[in-house]
Amino acid sequence: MKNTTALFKALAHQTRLRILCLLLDGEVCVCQIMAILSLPQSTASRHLAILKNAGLVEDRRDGTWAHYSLARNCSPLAGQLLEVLGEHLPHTNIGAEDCQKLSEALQKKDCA
Amino acid sequence: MKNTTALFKALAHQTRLRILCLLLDGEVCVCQIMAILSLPQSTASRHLAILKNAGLVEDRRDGTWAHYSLARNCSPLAGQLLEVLGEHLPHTNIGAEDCQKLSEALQKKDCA
DNA sequence: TACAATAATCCGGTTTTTCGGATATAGCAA
DNA sequence: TTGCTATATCCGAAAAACCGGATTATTGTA
Repeated sequence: MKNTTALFKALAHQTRLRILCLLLDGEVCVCQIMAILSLPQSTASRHLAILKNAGLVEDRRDGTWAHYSLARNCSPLAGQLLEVLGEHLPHTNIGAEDCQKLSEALQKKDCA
Repeated sequence: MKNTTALFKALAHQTRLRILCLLLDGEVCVCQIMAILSLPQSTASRHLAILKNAGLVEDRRDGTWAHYSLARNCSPLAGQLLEVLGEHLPHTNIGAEDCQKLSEALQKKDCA
């Protein structure tokens, strides 16, 4: 039950839901998250750490860059919640807008 | 997205998850929730108000008593989350223990 | 009407969470 | 080595959430 509560705490913040929405289509680097959500670097990093600590996302290091993606081997509950969010977040106004921005940024290849 | 965040905030507290677990088998009155979770009256009432405000539960008045149950006409997202929680909460230690206490209390018919 | 019982709301104080600038760490390049 | 970049962590302050006793509101009953 404690783990369950921790999981929902991690999801109980708009910024973190927006980050998860960005990760639905694949891994994204921190610099893109900062740019799209207009977050200070420390804030972006902290929210990502909270999601990672909850077992919702994982990171991959590539030199000085850090790429985040949805956790592949997450708990069954986390997996179900991510699935539900995957159906829902892209249909919200902010979620769709963020994903659109990410799509544009990927075409420009600002940060590969 | 704001509604989504509010929904997860409502779920991000152990007491409220325990209350939802108790409601999985049907409506429960406030006095039983107080007794089983050992909560002061104001605390129980406040958590129930948060769940109701999030659209997760609804109340039925019967004289001076208030009976709470899972919301029948909740949003699609809330419905999915309740479904996931319905599979998960009863399998947790605390959840199972609480449900057991409720079952015993209902047999004694302390508070019909 | 007066009183008892149930539950919602109020109030203040405490705890938790969040924030962003500053600092620390690690990798890459000159 | 020196410097630059990307990211994580630290720190103090601000905001939000939580708590439970006290009060209020509503209903049922004598």
